[in-house]
Amino acid sequence: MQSVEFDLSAFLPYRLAVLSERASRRVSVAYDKPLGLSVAEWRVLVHLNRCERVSVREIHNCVNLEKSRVSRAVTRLENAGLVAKVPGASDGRLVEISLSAKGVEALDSILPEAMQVERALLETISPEELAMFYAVMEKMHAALDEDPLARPRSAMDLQGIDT
Amino acid sequence: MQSVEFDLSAFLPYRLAVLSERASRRVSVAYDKPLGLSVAEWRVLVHLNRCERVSVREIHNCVNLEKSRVSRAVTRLENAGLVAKVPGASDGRLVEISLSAKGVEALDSILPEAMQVERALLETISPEELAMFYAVMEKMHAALDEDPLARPRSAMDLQGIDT
DNA sequence: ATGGACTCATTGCACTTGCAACGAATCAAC
DNA sequence: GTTGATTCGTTGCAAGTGCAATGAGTCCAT
Repeated sequence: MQSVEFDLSAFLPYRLAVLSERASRRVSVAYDKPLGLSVAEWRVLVHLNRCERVSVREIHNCVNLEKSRVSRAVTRLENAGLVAKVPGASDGRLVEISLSAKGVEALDSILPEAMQVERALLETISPEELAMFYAVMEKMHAALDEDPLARPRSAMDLQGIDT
Repeated sequence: MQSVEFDLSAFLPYRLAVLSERASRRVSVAYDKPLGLSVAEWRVLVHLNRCERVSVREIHNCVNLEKSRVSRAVTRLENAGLVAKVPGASDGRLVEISLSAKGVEALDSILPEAMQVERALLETISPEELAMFYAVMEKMHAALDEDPLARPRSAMDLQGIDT
């Protein structure tokens, strides 16, 4: 007697996890293999490429990483010389984090392959399909927004929906 | 001078990761809060619900978990009394893992909420949209299948595409 | 200016994870 | 039957992670 019919391989959250992990893993080849970077370090680097001089909290809010994870990622990046970290000028609690020259160089060596991976993923997908895909993703996020037991979305990810 | 224009929040692998993690986290409330289970343990339990008497390798192939992760998850589940583990009858290397009565009971207490979370995610999404969504996901998987640097897909996840 | 509430970043701790290495069991070839 | 290659599950180890607690800095009301 089977209690409840339930197929993991058809379970939406599981499907998302499988695809996401596979895609992330493939991207990580671009930054882990050559530079030994982790996902957290990769996200921090990329964010710094857009916003010079940010705090830990700021990064935490923008790239979906626990603040302690950001803190340690920044420390590792600093030790690797890819990032500079100075006490905040106006506010002594903040830390101003910025890319070093070496960090910019590292990013430049990484980004092409990362973008290439994304291009490969999207190769057979039409713009309409992709728009639809993102629309559905957004609906799922919206459903989670309604759920008090779900984690709130971070600031940056909400920014996408400015319609 | 900005080296390369790159927006993390628009980067497909990142987007997938954010949604996936949020969804998974919400589901985990259903099994972590009441029973203290991890994602690995959850997946093992669910798989056992379908296939009685499986080996570690079998689970590893079906639910996208490193075999050491499966091994440890099974150990923990055994200690919790949710799972029975006996040496393989025909092949001495294998381990036959099966749900205990307590394990079935635990699953029954968990599954309704998990399914409810999925239902909530899909509430505003039409069947056509969902079919399209899964089709796009499948295209992304197919792209990764072509990439020698990507991890191969596990057996069970390929099974879905039997059209 | 002083005290208390708040915010920021870091750290201690227990736990999980991935990978490689390992030992045991099986299989195939001779 | 014995040897060598293979498969299976587990484990050692180094590293990463989440969460709560900490300590330092800031802001505001008094």
